[in-house]
Amino acid sequence: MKKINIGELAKGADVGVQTIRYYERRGLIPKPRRTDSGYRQYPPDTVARVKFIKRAQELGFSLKEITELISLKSEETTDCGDIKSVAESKISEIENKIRTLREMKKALTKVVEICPGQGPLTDCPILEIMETKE
Amino acid sequence: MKKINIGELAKGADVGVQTIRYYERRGLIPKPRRTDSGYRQYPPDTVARVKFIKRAQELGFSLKEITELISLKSEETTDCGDIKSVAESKISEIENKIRTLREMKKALTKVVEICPGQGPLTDCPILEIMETKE
DNA sequence: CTTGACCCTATACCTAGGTATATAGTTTAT
DNA sequence: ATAAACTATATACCTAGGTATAGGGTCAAG
Repeated sequence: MKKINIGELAKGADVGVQTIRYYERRGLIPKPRRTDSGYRQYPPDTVARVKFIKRAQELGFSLKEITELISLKSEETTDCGDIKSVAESKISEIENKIRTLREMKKALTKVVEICPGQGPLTDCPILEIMETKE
Repeated sequence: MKKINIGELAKGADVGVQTIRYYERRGLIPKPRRTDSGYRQYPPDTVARVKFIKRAQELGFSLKEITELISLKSEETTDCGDIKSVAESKISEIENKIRTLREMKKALTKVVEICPGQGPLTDCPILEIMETKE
């Protein structure tokens, strides 16, 4: 049960030292004990906590949402289904984003196909679509 | 050729008055003439310019990129192909975002399918995947 | 001639997720 | 014993795209 310093925590979780302090301020990791001189002393499993945060970010969760996820995790009354529904609504959020991006892509692809790729701008279809609200 | 005030411009393009002034600061719309009392006086086609900006945003362009697009538009030497290649690189940017989102969705979908949707958290597969760096 | 709806500038604030900088104390190795 | 490497706090800065607020002038109608 040897404690680790903030630098070791940061290195272990592959983030910056500042990021750890930032997470602490945001309430994503608990405030650790301090040495007499004020150094933060973390139990080694805090590395896993920080990695959890990074992983959840990769899955599309914001820090705010991760905070909720963490408090759900530690509530006695939380059921597996509660977590599942959080994940499900995140999935549909992601689907919405994908839809929006696909529409953008479609609109752009359409004009790129029409564009001769050469010649004066006067009848550039790309600039035209941007000047025309559908 | 009657000029319009900032309020009419904003209303015509469906944005806030503050946004117009912000676009002016950013160089997205030219600085208009002023009345003796200092009111901005826009030629009515500025509405189209602001709508162009909004439309380009909807297509995924940032204000910075729109600034470039606008200066391309007004350069004599710009060829239709220049605009086309801007659009093409935006398309591949969008494709990258879609890919990333699809990966997130896939990872989430996988665990949601495994999740019993009920029961204690101890073996919740969703929390598990977040605790495990793949 | 005053009231309300405009307009002006300058500055600060907001979300999101950090990063950088200044200043100072602590630990570790040589 | 001193220098390197670490830690502490507080504060400011960054991108992106605005929005809000304070403290004023201006214009048209009644």
